[in-house]
Amino acid sequence: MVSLAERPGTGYEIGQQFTRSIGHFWSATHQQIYRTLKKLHTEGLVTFESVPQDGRPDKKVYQLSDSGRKALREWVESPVEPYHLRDELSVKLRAAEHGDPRVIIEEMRRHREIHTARLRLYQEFEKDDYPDPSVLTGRRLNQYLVLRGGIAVQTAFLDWCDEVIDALQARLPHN
Amino acid sequence: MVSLAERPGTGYEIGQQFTRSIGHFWSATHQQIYRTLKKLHTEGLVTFESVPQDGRPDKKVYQLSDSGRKALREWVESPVEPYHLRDELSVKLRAAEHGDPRVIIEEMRRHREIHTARLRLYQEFEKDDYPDPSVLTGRRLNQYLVLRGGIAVQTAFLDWCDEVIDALQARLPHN
DNA sequence: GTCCGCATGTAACTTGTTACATGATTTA
DNA sequence: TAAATCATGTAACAAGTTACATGCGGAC
Repeated sequence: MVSLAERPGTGYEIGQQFTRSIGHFWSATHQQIYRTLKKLHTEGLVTFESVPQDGRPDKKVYQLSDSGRKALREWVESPVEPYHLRDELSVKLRAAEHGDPRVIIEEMRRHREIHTARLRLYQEFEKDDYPDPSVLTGRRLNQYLVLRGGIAVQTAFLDWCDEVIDALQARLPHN
Repeated sequence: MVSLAERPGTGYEIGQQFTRSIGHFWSATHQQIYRTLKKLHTEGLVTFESVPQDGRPDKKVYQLSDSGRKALREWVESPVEPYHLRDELSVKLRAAEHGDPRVIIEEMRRHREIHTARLRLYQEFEKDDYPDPSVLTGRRLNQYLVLRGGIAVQTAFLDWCDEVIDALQARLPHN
């Protein structure tokens, strides 16, 4: 599963991270996080300290153990399954002959808008957080490169939406 | 789930389709297919005829029922969750500081090669099967557009791999 | 007085993967 | 004689989603 107990934190804080930056490339619900943390704990890869709080239930501040750090390094250096696209929109497009073309075009437009918004967001991150990429090293460089990947994919998707909309539109009868 | 019982066929034949064309955008194992077919059957969306064969077990030739065709049209016209990237390689890159940079670069190169090969394959499909896209309509057009999406994403991924390899390489010490 | 943020969890369900099992025919 | 192709399935597991549950403090 996941391993962003790189810096100590609570399950909730990890969830925050997912909804922010890294969540654009890998998401998880809080239930998944808590389950995973529990599992990692039984495997001895993380330790935690219960921090009592006024009123609220205890916080569990998790931290990587030595064996956890070792496991993380091994995971990072191990090969990954090459990325495999799994896009429902493509499947629908393929089956589009069974539906109203105008509805499909409308749906493609909707996706186009969503990907445009995401792309804009990523480009703002890029401009604000990494004004000069040539000086980046280490963690910051890696974060930047991941963001660049997001920009590349969103751009490709957006261009594809345009191509599809144009092609379908051109085949509409009265127009 | 899936709905490519568009034309009648056996579970096995559907599996073949997945390993060929559409499998590049949505894959399923044969177990999943059989389970789904069984479910669709209990829901009355498909019917089948058992065709006895010499030696081999019976073939089950599935076909969409009227309500299945209706459900398919509804599915095609219903909105989809916008595509969400889920790429483990990006997560690893983000955590790359915990591993040997040369191992990471090697892994990126491996992915680069895989995506290059896929892109070449798709481009061959494009050249051989759709020499003149401007005349396409209906099902063939949709198939072509899906293929174009695959090309777009593979190209983007490939370019990203190059960018990452270059950036990481430039930061290696002795070199 | 109701919603939002912090903080954690259980339970049930759906989806997807892996392993195992059968058994004939054709190809190398 | 070993493998690949055709053709179907059961069982167990892993991963991911959705619903439900608790409970305080602060903002509106």
